[in-house]
Amino acid sequence: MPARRKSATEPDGDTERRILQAARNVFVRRGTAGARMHEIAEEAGVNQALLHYYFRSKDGLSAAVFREVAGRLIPAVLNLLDSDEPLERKIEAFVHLYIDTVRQTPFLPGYILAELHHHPERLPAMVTEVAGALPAPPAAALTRRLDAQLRERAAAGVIRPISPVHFLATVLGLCVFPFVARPMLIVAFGMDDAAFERFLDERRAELPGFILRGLQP
Amino acid sequence: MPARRKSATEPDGDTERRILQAARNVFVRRGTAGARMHEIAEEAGVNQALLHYYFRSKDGLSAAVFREVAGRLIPAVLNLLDSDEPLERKIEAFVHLYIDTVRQTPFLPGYILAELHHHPERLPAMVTEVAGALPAPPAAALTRRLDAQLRERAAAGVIRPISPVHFLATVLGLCVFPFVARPMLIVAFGMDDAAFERFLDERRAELPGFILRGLQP
DNA sequence: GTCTATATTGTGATAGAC
DNA sequence: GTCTATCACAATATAGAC
Repeated sequence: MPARRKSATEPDGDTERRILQAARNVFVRRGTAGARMHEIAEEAGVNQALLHYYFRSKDGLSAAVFREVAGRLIPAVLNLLDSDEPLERKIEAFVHLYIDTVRQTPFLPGYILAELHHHPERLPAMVTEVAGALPAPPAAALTRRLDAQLRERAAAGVIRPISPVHFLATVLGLCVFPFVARPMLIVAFGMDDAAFERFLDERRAELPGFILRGLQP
Repeated sequence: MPARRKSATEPDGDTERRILQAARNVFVRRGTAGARMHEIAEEAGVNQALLHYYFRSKDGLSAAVFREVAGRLIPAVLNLLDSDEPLERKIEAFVHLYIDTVRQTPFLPGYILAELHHHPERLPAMVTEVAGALPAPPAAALTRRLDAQLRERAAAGVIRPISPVHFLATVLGLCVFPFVARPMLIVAFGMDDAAFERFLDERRAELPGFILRGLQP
């Protein structure tokens, strides 16, 4: 067996990973500015100094968390949207996968959007990580296949002409809104967690058809 | 003429209002947790102590800003959605008014949604301010007319049956997304401000038709 | 690598002169 | 009402023992 150091409190734990995970939880629920290093250390079960040992500063930790979180979600979204799947099935697959994935961590989209508001410079690094180095407007290359697909379907008269940006704003907007507006919906419509889950199920079932009808000529 | 005190730097200014406005700007762009009392005072052209004189604490100021900001937008949204306007015109009017209003302060929706995430308890006060005291789930009363309208149109076979919550999530989601995702869209698609404005114009023109088609049976 | 202790700065808030 | 000066403490960050 390999000689491996063991933590006092957690025998086998990969400390760096535990810190990163705790940081993700705290950053996502408190927001980057509202998060406290103290709370992260506590949740990770380590001392606060260790956070600096591994990540140097709060800003470094925050960047690492954003990389980890956005590095999962953004590529998944882009790859699915730009796949070769036929448009109709692609829309349904996207809605289902997005809602099913995000409902497990419902505050993630809000965190990512807020983070991009305060640190827009962190996005390019994310996107190039998906597709390697790219010319200036990265999304043009990232939605190449989607673009061709939309043109083809429009030429065939099955849908109205629509650009990838608008398509993305429509599909993503419809999927994302329930999550970013979750507190509002819960309070305003008196939902509990179960009611919100049912609401998500209904959206999941209705959205693909709604989108397809909306795209019709 | 009434005897009125004058500030040293700004002859006629209503100080409290200047502070509130500066606070709104700073809170909206930095987020509540990231905002600094120092920066607000500077932007208002007054001393930091004055903020406490008028609003007691950062939390008090933050609550006042949220009341002021959400107190404009939320009632406008709800009243328009629940008006007696025929459904088709209502949808178009809503999309146009929402985009035209919010484009002047594009970060407002993000601020409101983030604020509701961290202080959901502040919403009920907002809603009751619109419609007076209400029984437990406020939105039920606030969308009474919309509800009736959707049922009537569904019974007539013009649209599919849809609940007010889903209707709101659809319409509002489509309108709101360009604003909350603005940084992402700008960076990912290499837009400048003018391109984003054109994008909004296109959305404004396309969304009403898209929604109506999507609602069809 | 992990801890305790401490330095250093940031930040909300108050006291008191004018 | 508005300012200057200052307090008190919270929060990030570092030093150094183990």
